[in-house]
Amino acid sequence: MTATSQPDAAAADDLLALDRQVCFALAVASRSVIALYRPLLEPMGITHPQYLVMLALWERSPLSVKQLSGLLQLDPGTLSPLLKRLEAIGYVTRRRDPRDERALAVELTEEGRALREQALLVPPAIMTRLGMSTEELQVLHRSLTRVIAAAAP
Amino acid sequence: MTATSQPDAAAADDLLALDRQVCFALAVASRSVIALYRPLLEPMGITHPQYLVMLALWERSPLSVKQLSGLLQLDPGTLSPLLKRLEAIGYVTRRRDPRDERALAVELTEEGRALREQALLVPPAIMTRLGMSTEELQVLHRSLTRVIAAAAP
DNA sequence: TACCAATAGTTTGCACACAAACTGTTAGTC
DNA sequence: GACTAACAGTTTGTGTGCAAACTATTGGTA
Repeated sequence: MTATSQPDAAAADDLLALDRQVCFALAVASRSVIALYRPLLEPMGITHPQYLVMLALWERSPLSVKQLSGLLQLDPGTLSPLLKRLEAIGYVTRRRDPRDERALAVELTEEGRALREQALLVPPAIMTRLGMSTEELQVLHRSLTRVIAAAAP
Repeated sequence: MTATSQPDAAAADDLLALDRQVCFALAVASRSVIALYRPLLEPMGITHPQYLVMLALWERSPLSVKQLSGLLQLDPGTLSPLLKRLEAIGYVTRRRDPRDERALAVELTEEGRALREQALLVPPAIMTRLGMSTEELQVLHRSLTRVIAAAAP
């Protein structure tokens, strides 16, 4: 019964503890930061995932559900009702693409476009609230990018 | 109209783009890594948040909902039904604390305790799957810890 | 002792997140 | 041109995640 084939009790504890620290920290950090956005997005009437969709559309509109799904790494089944809510609020329109009736063209409305002005205030507010340097955030971003790449199917 | 009081259009684009990168990367990384756990936890019949509860209980049992809520940074409203599911599966028991009938004593069952053996295989499997060095993960963990502290109320 | 604010969990309502089944639409292929 | 596999979205069911309202218990305090 060697150490490699059968770790002792202390090593096993470490294993489960470290595991909990890394993946757990990822989950907590994600929820914590999203929580910071909540009060800032609430006056705009949108949630964080909806905000991400708007960010994508502010860069390019229209986009199909498939394109959004790829950009945001979100399931079409998640996006479908989310986009209907954005449509109900009046920030986007949902129309079938005339050239391919399977595809949906999600497009900004005038109000959706105008919302960008308010959204510009969000990132600085988050930065201030976090009080972290750009360097620190870049280190974090690089680590996250590696994890995302490593976890990719 | 100075650069500090009114950023130009290009700077505004950068702002929304960088913002998307950091918080967005956090959300994607979290979901991606949790997705890696899914096939490993599925044979055990539990989800990732349930796995986190079990990790906490393997370290100490019994725990109250309030203690679990503090340890895992999860809302009692989230934990309540989650714990009922763990009880339904047979991994924990839920009893009122005789010394304080408000508190709930969540305790491992024999099966819950036994499950730890299977769980020991999970962290190495995740490490292998990610293929990242311990050093890289420690860098990430330090960044995440800082973010969590910075985002704390 | 009777009252009352604080505390611990639960419940409800809404919004993701994801898997699996389903509905149309398109593009090959014969 | 009819058939079929691939594709794009939608729907359904389960499980978080969180805010707000609710229930039960406890511990002061008048």
